[in-house]
Amino acid sequence: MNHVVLVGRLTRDPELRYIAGSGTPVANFSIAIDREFSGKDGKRETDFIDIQVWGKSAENCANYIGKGSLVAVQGSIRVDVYQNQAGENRRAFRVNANRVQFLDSRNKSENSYNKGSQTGFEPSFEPTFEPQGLDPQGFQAIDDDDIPF
Amino acid sequence: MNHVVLVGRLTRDPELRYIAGSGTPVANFSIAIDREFSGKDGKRETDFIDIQVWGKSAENCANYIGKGSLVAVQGSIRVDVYQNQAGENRRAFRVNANRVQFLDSRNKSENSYNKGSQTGFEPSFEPTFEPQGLDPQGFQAIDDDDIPF
Amino acid sequence: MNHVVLVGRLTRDPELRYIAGSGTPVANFSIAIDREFSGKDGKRETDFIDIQVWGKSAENCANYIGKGSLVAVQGSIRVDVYQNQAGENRRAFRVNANRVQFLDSRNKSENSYNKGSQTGFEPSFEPTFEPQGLDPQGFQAIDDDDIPF
Amino acid sequence: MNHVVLVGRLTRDPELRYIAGSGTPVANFSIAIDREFSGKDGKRETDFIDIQVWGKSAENCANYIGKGSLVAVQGSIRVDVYQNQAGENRRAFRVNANRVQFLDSRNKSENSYNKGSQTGFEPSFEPTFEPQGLDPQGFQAIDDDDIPF
DNA sequence: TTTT
DNA sequence: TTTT
Repeated sequence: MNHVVLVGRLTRDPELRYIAGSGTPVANFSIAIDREFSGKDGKRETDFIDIQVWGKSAENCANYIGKGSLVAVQGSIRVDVYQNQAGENRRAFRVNANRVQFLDSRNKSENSYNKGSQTGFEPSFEPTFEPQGLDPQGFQAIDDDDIPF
Repeated sequence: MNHVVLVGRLTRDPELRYIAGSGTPVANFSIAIDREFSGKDGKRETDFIDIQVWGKSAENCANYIGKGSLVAVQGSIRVDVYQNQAGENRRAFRVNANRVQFLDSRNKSENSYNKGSQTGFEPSFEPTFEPQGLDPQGFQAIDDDDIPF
Repeated sequence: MNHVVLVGRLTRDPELRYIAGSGTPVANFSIAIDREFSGKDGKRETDFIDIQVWGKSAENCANYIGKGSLVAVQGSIRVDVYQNQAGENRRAFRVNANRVQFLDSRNKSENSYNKGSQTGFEPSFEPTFEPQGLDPQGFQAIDDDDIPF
Repeated sequence: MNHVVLVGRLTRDPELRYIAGSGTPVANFSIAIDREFSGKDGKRETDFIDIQVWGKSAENCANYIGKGSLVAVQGSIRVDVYQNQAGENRRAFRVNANRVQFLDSRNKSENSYNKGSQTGFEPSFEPTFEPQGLDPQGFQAIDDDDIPF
């Protein structure tokens, strides 16, 4: 039994890629969750938790949510062990999501509205969604290049 | 909302220490949770998750459970950021337990039976429970000395 | 271990009352949660779950959320046994909330905007909350005065 | 989002039946969960929660656990509305289990001491283990005949 | 109808 | 560093 439920906001747009052989979609993002009870000093404390989603749900995340979106995530904790370039053992701690529920009306295009644009001209689709990692044939370099999964 | 429920077995005896100023008890241990669905190859995969407990519950863990004990843990994910000696940012990923439920009849003394004894002489209580880190006055070196919390 | 996390919308405004002797605040409301996978026929299925909150959190619910608000609830299942007027054993099934997180920007006053409207004019939003089977008249409202806790 | 994790003991042996048309297995049982904090009077309080499992997991429950077994249940709350013979609206509150993890070494045969006995001698206890509802062909009358699901 |  |  390994069950997790989180409610928080994306700290960045989901990154979608496709597994080399199988073409399975995977999306990675992080969510910020403010702790209910903060430190003595009273300043807010926040946990930033990495999320990984698979399959159709990964594509939905890439299409419909972005930085700032509020989501509920249900999944399990995964701790993967790997070696970095220096040959040292490292652990990657992630929540493997079975389900990501969108709690925001604003969708990704709204979130990213005007982002990086000074032109005043906005296409009706989100340009940052250009298929940077969508080639199911090619292998796509992983953002956190220490981590081979 | 940051909620976790885990059921797994301790990979080692809990380590109990007391916070320097306050004397608050803290126990650390890890649990092993076999993934429900393993890899293609069919070999079992396991997540090893670090747990932290506070207060009376920490002392109960130190007293009543040990390596191999089956527990249910309810808590929340904590990701603490710190700098190691090299001044690099590192993250410590942990489950902060609100509750640890003991699901095993066998308690710590049974688990640790004969551990650390070559003498053939066994006292009727478990000697490894001598207060190795129990001094509320003194500061106790943290096991993972990279991590200042 | 008895843990529940729900995300859904209030079907009515919270009802706040105060326990006779102690003056402890208690709020009751229900939330609607659409099932992820519906029936064969494809029509949406919804679970209506009674929630009970205590203390300061009860007053916050009464003040800040209302019919239609989206909330995340963390708590535990409670099944209370009681006798109705006919002296028959009945069970009251409820989620006892430790925490209610407000996920909506709209607060109670906005939600209740039209509440008590006598104009006959009703805006077209929030129609899905019309009592389709939950008719407070016809349906048996066990919770409050039937139940002595 | 509708997530539940429970750890408790069966109050009776699972009842297995098969859905009329499809032959899908369903098992029903109840678990007892002691509340962590009891009433003022200090007497223990317990919630008895109905569980429903489907498919292969239902058969596993029927085969491997019984009254008294300790289990962890992961699932969701279901509230079904139906009419009893008197035509009154009633609600059936259940946890629909996605997973039932067996936490007891003792399995059903141990619980049911005499199951599989070839001796011809049968003591009078535990008779309910006879496969009353195991016929996948025939329709099995639902135990709680008020409830049509 | 209730479990250890 | 890993548990049954």
